[in-house]
Amino acid sequence: MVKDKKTICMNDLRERILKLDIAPGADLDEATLCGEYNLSRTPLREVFQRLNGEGYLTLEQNRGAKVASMDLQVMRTFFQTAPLVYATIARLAAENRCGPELDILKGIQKRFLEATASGNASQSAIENHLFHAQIGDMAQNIYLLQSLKRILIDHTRLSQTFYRPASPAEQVLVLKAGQQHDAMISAFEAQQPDVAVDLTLQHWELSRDRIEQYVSPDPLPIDVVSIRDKKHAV
Amino acid sequence: MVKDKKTICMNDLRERILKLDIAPGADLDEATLCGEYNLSRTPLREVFQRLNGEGYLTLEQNRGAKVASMDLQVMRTFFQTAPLVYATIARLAAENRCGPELDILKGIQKRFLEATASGNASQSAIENHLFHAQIGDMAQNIYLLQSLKRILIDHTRLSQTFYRPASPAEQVLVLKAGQQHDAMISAFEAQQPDVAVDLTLQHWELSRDRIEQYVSPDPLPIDVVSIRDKKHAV
DNA sequence: TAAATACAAATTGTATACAAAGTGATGATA
DNA sequence: TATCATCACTTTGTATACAATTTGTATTTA
Repeated sequence: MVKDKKTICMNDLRERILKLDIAPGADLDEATLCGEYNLSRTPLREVFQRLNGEGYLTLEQNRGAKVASMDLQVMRTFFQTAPLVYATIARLAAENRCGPELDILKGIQKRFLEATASGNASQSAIENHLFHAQIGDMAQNIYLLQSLKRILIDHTRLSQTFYRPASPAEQVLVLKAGQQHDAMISAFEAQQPDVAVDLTLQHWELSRDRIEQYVSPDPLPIDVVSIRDKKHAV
Repeated sequence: MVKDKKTICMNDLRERILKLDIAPGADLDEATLCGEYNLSRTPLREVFQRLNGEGYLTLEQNRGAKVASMDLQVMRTFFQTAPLVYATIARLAAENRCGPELDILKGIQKRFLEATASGNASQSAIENHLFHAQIGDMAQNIYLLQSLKRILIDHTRLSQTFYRPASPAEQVLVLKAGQQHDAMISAFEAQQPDVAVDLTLQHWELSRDRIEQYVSPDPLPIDVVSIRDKKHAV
């Protein structure tokens, strides 16, 4: 569909960052990427500037591009800020949505359900990202859109495990997320801001619980015997 | 102080845009600016990319850089969104501010008062911009900071007339704004989030009333006689 | 005359050569 | 041996030439 090398490069880098294919904090080598995308340095550096503006990368004088990091301070801020932004955007989307935008949202949701059904974890995360970015566009608010997009980057990176459920109980959560999407679409279509906000907050809780589980997982079983054995060795 | 040509160019363009020295929607000529700032096209285009990321400019394929426009839709969104963002940022700033940041804020406020006292209107607007941007930094929230910075661009452009008071009554408003800044600093210093939010909302109301007055000024006096005369002429 | 086309000029995008800054290894000196 | 200085090498930044695209104008054609 899109043939422009620069656009392809930008989209691909975004995806690789969102999928944690390139780790937070990793630095990007100009020469290597020039080769990979068959671009010269000038347009590649332009891509870096753009992705920096979007919050995917950070740039430092004479020190190349780094993938945006996700330290503890940032994570704390993330959990603190996300519900406010998501809820406000949802309210505005319900109030301001117009027909064509809603159809695009439905198309994304269709692909999202296909991805989850087929067990394609990283694609599910990407489609989920697109779903919420589309709600952002529907809100028609250029100011909050800035924050939303930045939040979505970290949210998608954090939720990589969400779509890789380890147990049947976790599989249920993914299904529920899909159902919540459908309910949100209905609320937008019927222009019910309060319902949209309510559903959005429920959706957030679901995601948050799962992410916290990932960030702070159940502790590993402590094998006292082998630890004692190690002490005796050497 | 700063010698880097690229940084100088970026700061200067920002200022020219904020001061409405370059009008919203105006397009920037690469060749001309290269001459003005003694830069070649590559670094200048890099500056464009950066300012695009910050919301000062918009870029279109094969069509150069334009100053971000301020149409009616955007203005509506601005008035709708600004209080939420300002209030939230103020709360966070009161909670998270640390010493050195507060000192910087005091320094900016000092320069702001000097600018208003000396009647330097555009410099007052710039210092006011820096004041609120500094509060944004104090809030320690990279997500909301994105929205705040974008809002501040439009707020500063809209408030250009604020610091050019036409009557003694309007002069009082400028003084009051300065006093509100001082009160806000105290609230941040004492880490009183609720007080900070309250003061911020009052500060917003003051500014909003003045801007609305500018956007929708008193109608011109209707000179019925001369209109009638024109009818009779020709 | 109005519309369409072709051509010229200006503007924007890309590749690449060169300059500057940072990085690391080697060896000299205390 | 530890520290510092120097030099080569790698990476990043800038200038500029060339390619592609858009825009305006003049000419042709119906």
